[in-house]
Amino acid sequence: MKKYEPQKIEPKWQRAWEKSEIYRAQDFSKKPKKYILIEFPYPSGEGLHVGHLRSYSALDAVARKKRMEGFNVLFPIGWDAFGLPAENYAIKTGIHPKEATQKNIANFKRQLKSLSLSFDWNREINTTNPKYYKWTQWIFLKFFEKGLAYQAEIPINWCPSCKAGLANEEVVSGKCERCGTQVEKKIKKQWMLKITKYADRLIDDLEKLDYLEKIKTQQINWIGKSCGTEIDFKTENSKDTIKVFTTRTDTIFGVTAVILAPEHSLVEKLITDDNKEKVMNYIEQSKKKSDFERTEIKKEKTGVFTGSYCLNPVNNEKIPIWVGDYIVATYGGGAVMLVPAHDKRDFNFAKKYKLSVKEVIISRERFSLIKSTRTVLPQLNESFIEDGVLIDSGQFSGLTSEKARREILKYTEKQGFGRKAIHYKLRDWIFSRQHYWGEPIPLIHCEKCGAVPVPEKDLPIELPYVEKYQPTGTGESPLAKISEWVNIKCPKCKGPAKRETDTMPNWAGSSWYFMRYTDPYNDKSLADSKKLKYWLPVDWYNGGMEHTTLHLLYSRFWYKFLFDIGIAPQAEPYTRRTSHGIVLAEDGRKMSKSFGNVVNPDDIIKEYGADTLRIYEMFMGPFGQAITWSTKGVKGVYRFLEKVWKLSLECSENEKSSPKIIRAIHQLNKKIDEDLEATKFNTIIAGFMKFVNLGLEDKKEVGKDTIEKMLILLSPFAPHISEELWQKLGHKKSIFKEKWPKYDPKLVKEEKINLVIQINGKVRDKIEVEANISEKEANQLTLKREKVKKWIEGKPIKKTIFVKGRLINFVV
RNA sequence: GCCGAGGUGGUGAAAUUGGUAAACACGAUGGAUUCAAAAUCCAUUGCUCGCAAGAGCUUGUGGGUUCAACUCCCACCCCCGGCACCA
Repeated sequence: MKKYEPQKIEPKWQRAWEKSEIYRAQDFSKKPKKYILIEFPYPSGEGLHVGHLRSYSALDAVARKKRMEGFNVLFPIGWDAFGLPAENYAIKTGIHPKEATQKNIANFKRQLKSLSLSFDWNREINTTNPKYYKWTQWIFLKFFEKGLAYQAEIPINWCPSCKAGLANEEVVSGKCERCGTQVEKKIKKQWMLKITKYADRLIDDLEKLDYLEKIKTQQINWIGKSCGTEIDFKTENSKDTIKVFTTRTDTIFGVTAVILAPEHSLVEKLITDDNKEKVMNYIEQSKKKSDFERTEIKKEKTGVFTGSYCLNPVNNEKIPIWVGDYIVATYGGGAVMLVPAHDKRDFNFAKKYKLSVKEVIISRERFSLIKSTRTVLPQLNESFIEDGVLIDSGQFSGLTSEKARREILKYTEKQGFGRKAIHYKLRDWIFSRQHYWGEPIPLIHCEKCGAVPVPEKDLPIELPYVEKYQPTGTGESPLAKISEWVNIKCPKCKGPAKRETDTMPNWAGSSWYFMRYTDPYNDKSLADSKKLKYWLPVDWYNGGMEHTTLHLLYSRFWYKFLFDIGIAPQAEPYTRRTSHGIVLAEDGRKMSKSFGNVVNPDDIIKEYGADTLRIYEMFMGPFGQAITWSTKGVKGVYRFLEKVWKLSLECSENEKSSPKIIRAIHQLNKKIDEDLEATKFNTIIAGFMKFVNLGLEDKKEVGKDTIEKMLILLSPFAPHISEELWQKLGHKKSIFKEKWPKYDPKLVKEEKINLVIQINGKVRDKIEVEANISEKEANQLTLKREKVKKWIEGKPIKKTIFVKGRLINFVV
């Protein structure tokens, strides 16, 4: 018998499968469709990472199984190839990003093919192909047409190292997500996408979706919806009113100051002459600070009195107006009311600046105590932030916080100084980048007509080939230097005009790529509407947690917009979203070139074969969890495949399988069906190992029929070895043309079981019995046993608990 | 601080959702094979006591519910991920 040599059999089958096109998805097939999607990779110079393969191997097994179950499966792949790394690489080496990208794609493709991932390569897409980004630009024009793409002069997050503006989502703890450099503020005219218009729907529609719970909550928190009240505080000496946003209307009688952000439009007017120098100084100081410094939580809150007062509309109390740089200008109008007694920060602020503390909410317990004993409240030494009962709040005293919030809102509405207000943490998406390697934004600036969209017939606006793609650092894109490209006639008035030179962020192309897979060669529309309707939504999308508030949120937003303009067939793109944990290096750190701890899949394939790598990726641990790579673990999987090889060939002559083996294979069949849906890939592999070990215990019991069934079950996970053994067993057709077996629920059940005998809940004995033994029989059988007698020892049995097929427990 | 997910052998982990804790794998120890090594095969492997039969203990800690708790309830501790002066 020949040894298992994956290096010999794998390339052979890869060629054969490529020719037979068994992975092709059929448009409009009568079979039910399944759209299975993995996040398409960025083709980096480092090549495929074992981390990529965790998601790919698992979802490939899903796709293969679904095909065998009779589904018309779409499992596509493409390249998310625009972005900074290619550009940085180009700057370093002088190789044009286009060439570098092409080279990287070729390498990725070779690597993916060496793993036999069952992608439909006929639908391969590339975001940097003008035929593709024509439609990315087209979608942008639609956003513009509907008023959802607009230009704004705003302070943006500027990464001085990447020399680019970043979206809020790309800033992590004040640093650039990509390079870790401290982000600065820069005022620039930027293109924005109005994602905030979709904030509510992005939250509400999550309810209907099968996303991992943590993904949903992360998105909800990111959007950060908060419902409250906006209340007008009239200033004492002018007609101006300050609009304050609060979620705690119930504390309004406890307001002892109003604090404005330094950027608030009324600040300058409110400063009185004697305070001018102090306040202006303060504002100067805070302007110098970065956003991150200003919002650092540990920092002590500072502020300064403007000298002016406003009036609390509920009781006309005179309230001092302060300026504090911890107030976020862009949220809730940049003004807050200070309620020291019921907010931790406010309490500390009041103490520091000797502002009064007015208690207006107390706990229910204290409320009833005070009512009965009429004790005076002691001075507060910390804020009481919970809900409670209102005191000293005029007509609202005695109400609970919850009720008071409703009543006071009603009252303010009636009086005309308050209204319901909803605020979000989510900001509009900063959509321009001052870089070369991205989709040009298809707009033309005309002095007379303003921003004019490029006519649809002129799309795509191709990225011009330039020699110098270095970012300028002036905040202008390198494209700005190509005057023959920039200077153009206005499409509207034919006067002189200039092209927009900013490009789109790398998140643009990936925001709709899964739609293009349904019709990748269409040049009339982004995809044929019938094809979109047939294939979408994606049935199962797996990807990394790191994209939850980036790509996943962005693409849901784009899809909703495309749905609203009648292109996407429904309001949500992905029915189900799961997520895999990252693969850490053997030393427990992140795999990184600089640590020198990166595992290259090519090396693993060379030594153990693709099947081993694929199975190891699934076996290494729970799918959703971060996991450390272990080369020893890879060896263990290789041993398992050797056992599969041995068992299959040694048993291929046996006529019949024993009932024990038949039961085991049906149990395995069931386990795969159930665990695959639950993304428990690790226990599926363990199930296979258990089965093979059982078979090897007594090879005579394992018949050819069972071996064949095992190979079919194994084929989605380890395609090469399964196909090779299948053919060795005498089959001419591919194993992937076989139907997925159905297990018999009757056969899954064990006939004999180990009945556990407990006395007072402790296991004292076990006995092998028929699985369907009755309580009476069990009672008789077990009480006879020596061990049981010993433990009972004449004590009266108070109670007997019998769990059918499991245990009997005597309470004495 | 808030939100989320966790804490089980030497290691990665499993546990039919309240019913034999530690499946499967790695590693380790001993043995077989070999001139030798690798590979392979067999045995042992949660901890403690014991020559053994056996007994006791064990799922972060402390309580509780139950005939029975890794699983349910309460309190606390510790790691990981996300958000974070958001009013």
